[in-house]
Amino acid sequence: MHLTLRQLQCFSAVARNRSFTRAAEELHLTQPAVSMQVRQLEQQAGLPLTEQFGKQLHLTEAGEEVYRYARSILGEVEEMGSVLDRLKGISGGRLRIAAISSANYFAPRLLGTFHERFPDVGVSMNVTNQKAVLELLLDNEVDMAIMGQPPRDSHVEAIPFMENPLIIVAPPGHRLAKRKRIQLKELEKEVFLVRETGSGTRGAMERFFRDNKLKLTTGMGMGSLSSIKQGVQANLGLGLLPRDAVLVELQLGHLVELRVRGLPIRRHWYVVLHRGKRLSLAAEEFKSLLVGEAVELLRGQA
Amino acid sequence: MHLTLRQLQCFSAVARNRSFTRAAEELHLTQPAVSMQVRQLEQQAGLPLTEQFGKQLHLTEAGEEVYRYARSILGEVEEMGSVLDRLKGISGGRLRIAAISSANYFAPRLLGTFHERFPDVGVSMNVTNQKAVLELLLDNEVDMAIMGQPPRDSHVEAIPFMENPLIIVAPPGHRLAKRKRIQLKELEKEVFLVRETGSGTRGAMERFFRDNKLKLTTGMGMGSLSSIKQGVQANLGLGLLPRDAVLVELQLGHLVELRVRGLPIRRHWYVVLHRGKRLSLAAEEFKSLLVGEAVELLRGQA
DNA sequence: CAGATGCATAAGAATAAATTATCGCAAGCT
DNA sequence: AGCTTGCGATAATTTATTCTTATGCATCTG
Repeated sequence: MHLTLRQLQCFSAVARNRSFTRAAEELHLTQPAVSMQVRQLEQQAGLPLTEQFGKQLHLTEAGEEVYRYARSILGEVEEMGSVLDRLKGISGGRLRIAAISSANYFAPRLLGTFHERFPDVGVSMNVTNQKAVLELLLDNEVDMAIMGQPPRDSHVEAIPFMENPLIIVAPPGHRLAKRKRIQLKELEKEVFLVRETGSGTRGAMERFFRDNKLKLTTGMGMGSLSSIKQGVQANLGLGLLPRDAVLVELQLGHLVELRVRGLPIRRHWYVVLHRGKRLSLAAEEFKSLLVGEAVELLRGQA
Repeated sequence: MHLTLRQLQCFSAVARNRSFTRAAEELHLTQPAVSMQVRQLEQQAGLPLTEQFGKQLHLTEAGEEVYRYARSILGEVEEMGSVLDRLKGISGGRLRIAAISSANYFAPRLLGTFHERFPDVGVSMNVTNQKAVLELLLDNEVDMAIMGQPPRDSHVEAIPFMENPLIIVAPPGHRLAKRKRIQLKELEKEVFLVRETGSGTRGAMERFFRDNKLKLTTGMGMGSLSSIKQGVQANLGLGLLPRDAVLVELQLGHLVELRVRGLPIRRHWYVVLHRGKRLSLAAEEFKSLLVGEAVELLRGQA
């Protein structure tokens, strides 16, 4: 196939103007150029497309068909152009985020403000565990990820944008609840409720105990942060949790934060990018919302 | 805009194969050629369309859009190709005929056989008067015309294909009805019913009387052939009509043909073409049906 | 770390597309 | 008629585009 858009364009102009010369003017070309294009199109088609009686130019039956298709095709080309133009702005873009589950405690609010600012951007957020989030990112099914613990993968670039302090919580009646300056050693006597292996908070917890040469006693593994909260309130043990995740419970007095020396564990939330990926304008905008304003925005709302 | 179909083609292959190299194989091109086309398309679009992480090639959001349009556009191109292919055969073509009204007595039967042979060809027949038929032909709104009297117009080519004898008919009880060898002179005493001026049969009639130096007495002008037949049967006068138009009435004995010396007037039916028009296959086929078989076909049926 | 794979880049050859200049034909004019 | 004009076809040349070959650079694989 050696059909070209220019052939269709020229023929379309000729058909519309019923004249090669005027078509050429319209296209800012010379008349022979148009003639050549149309002739090539006729060769392509294998049929004459125009016929002339004296000065009057008519389309043959085949010409009418080709004209119909030419208009339709050129119309689609134009439509594509305007779709691309919209994509060049943020408007109408798409933002696909993956977040680790504990981000659920603040990410929706940030997406909310983003949506207020750019209502035309279609936002989707996929909340799962660490491993799945990373896969989504590497498979390019997501523009960026929000994680509490950046992987060491060299394909990936992590930018911290907010603190993510881990604290130890206890039920209000716990023997350490009212104590100040609890020593780390005292924690060895306690049982901790933990997430399943592979969770970010669990990893941070183990590292913390290891680094401080403490022995960690873990209770049952819990499926989610909220089940740990429930467990702590039910006196099954202590929990090491992101402070953001238990803000409400602390304010209501359902849980208390233990004032252990060396705590809270300083961690951060990271926005994680697939290195080399060119962000859409929408994604770029959301990234700077995270990096530049997340702290402020959440303080204002919480 | 300088978008080309080849760009879309290459990009489409790349998107489908998720690989430049394999796309190049599919298109029987070298890999750099494909890369160049895609890069040009990207420049056109003003946005990156693909992105790679290591070996994995993905489409950007804009790329997905362009891919969608590319498939649609290329699909239309293919569809156009097959429509043209059909037009190259007779099948699916179009046949537009204009005929002078008296052709109504045989033309429908010929179109009928044509339709039997080429059921896929859309046939339209426009029956009007001489002048309108010629206009339709010259305005190229019709592939060919059937007329009883070819115009002298040099833009037009007329081919006789069938005899069109004009006869004089009378009611069965007419004083000349049983006579043999009626002399022309005797017709001067008769009144003739005629069509409006401009009609082919009327023109032929006047010429015939003039050529034979006869005085013609005309009765009222009638709107159509059938009204003349009615008038003759009602004893309002004689009629000079194509024999084909009164075959039925002659057989039923409602009218009789006068056996005047020098009659019938020998005329022909002509298929008239716009000189220089390239006939479609369908039109060509119908023309040879007329020129080659019309007489035979009509004898068989009548 | 070597080999293989896959895309990018650069320079040259082959094609295609414009332009200018000119011809030919049919209409319209006087 | 014969002249002029408008419109498209054609030819030769210049200019752009589109390929190819050859090579480089990065990433994945064994």
